[in-house]
Amino acid sequence: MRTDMCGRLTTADIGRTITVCGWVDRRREHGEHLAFVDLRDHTGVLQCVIDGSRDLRSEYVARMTGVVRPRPEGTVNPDLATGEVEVDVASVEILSQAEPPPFPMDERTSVDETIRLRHRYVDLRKNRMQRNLRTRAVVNSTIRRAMEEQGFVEVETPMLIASTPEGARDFVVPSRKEPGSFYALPQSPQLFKQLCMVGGIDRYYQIARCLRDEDLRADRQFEFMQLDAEASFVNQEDVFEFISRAVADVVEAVAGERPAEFPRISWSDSMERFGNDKPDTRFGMELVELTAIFEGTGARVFQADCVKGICLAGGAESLSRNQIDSLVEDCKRWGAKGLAWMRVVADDNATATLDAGVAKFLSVEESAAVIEALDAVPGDMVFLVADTRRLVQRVLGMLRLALGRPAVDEGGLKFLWVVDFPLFDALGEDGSPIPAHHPFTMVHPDDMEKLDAGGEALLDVRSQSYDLVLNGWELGSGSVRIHRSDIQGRIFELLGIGAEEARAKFGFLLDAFRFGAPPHAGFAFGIDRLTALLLGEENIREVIAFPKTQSGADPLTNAPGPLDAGQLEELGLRVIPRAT
RNA sequence: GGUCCCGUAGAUCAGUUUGGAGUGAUCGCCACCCUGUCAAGGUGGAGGCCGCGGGUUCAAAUCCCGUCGGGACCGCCA
Repeated sequence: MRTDMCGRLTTADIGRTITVCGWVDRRREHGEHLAFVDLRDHTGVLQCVIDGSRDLRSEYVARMTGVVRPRPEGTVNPDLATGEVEVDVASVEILSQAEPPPFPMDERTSVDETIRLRHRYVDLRKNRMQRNLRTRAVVNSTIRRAMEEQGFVEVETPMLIASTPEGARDFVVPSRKEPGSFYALPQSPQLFKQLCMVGGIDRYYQIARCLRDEDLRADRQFEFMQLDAEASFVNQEDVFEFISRAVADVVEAVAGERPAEFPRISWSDSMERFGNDKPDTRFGMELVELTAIFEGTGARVFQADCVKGICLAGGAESLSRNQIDSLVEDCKRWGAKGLAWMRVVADDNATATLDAGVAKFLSVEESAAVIEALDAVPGDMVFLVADTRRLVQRVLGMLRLALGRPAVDEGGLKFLWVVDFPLFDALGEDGSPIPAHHPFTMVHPDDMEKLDAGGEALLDVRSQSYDLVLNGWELGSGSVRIHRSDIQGRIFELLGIGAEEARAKFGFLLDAFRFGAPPHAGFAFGIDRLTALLLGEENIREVIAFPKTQSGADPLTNAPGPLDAGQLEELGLRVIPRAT
């Protein structure tokens, strides 16, 4: 049907008779004797010169045959890859007429996203989406190659599975053959990949669709794709090696440059220095420990378990009073009692000192120590929060991001392994700990004895779980799994999960482990997130062909929608009318 | 469950703070003119439940309440 792609024709093709197919991108008509039609396919646009009149309108699909010729002198378009040539069209075939597009096809106008999604098939024709989807395909194929070269075997796991009570909210599918029973869609292939290890697959991977019925965000959709991997007879270091390899291959394939080895940070360091477990290390402004300075202070606001601060370079001038007030409000919303802010100014002796309302409560020594600890100079603004350690970390961590975070496409790619996560998040109401990851996560080898301590001391127990972070986004996480039933039993006991309950919730996995489970460890990372960050997109919807809106709707297909009475009947379902 | 921002022509926006005659602009669309344009140019034209509902008022795109839709975030996402 065609001999060439529009965007590939160059002066080397001059004299050839070619046929191209595509959409009418733009036309410039000069009466009935001459018209320029830019024909577009995914490779680019090509100027076709039509001698005579044809009714070719925007987005008509056409096939054109003609001879490639150089453009007349002075009419070369240097902005166009094909700008040195044009096609002297001999015949035009209109393959499909088209209504005017629902939004401008140029790349300059930023169109409302609902309208883009409602007409996604048109939106996909644009450069941005073409680039994004093609890059995504490169990410997928690069991952497959990297995993297979490392001996991983792709195994597909089921989409219709049993609901397990832990974790995110399940999407659920009613059973027709057994009305009143339901399948769940997988939140991840977690349990199946562990079964693969018991099954001697040795090294499993899958580019897996995961589904979680939780609220959507810029980096979260109901359905998303993960590289899911698990390997037998490996430790944490082995996992880092094979995941780093896959990620580095992807970065090299997309960005052209292979990243350096990913640095590591412990979870507790990350919390102390950045205030969260997914630090954005593209910029500084680290949280600085000030607790010791205020030990025995007279300033009541700083009499707290923990005092930390951050310093915004140049903040004394760059922040207006309104902006500061709004930051204080933000911090209160994040749980702080308040936010102490002080401008750093030069005093009469040209020494840096603090100048603002709160500063007058500080002793000279305290002011000086704060300035030194924060490495502040005149013109800077310092922010201090005093409270419990957890809250100080959280509030200053969020303030740091609000004040300093670069745009998504600035600051390069800063990968980071976060290691030594705690095994437990907190203590529940009944005093039993709540697992931070899932209950099959292996205890850190150095912390085995601490399991016996009980109570608050359990919160210091580390696990062999780890996250991969890129520019402040959690790309993925993994862990070494428990493969010994004695340790697993101990963990269940600690979690307050009785033998019966464990049997009911995870029986099939525990059964499997009785038949010879190899030590194993694994990881999973989000392909949508990685692709978006590599493309400088701040929203994963831009790298998904047919995404859903924040409310979980699809403006294109109008999903979700009601079922008719017959379907409900067959499934044994009755819809409860919405309360009004 | 919560906080904040947005909703005016097919698209992108102005007008809303401080209510006042007929809601404008640009692009696109339609018709005509035009033989070297490339975001072509020219002339003319069509196109609006100002998201929806209620309230205040002599009078509402504008103020108030509610609601729907979109977005960002907190909670949530083992």
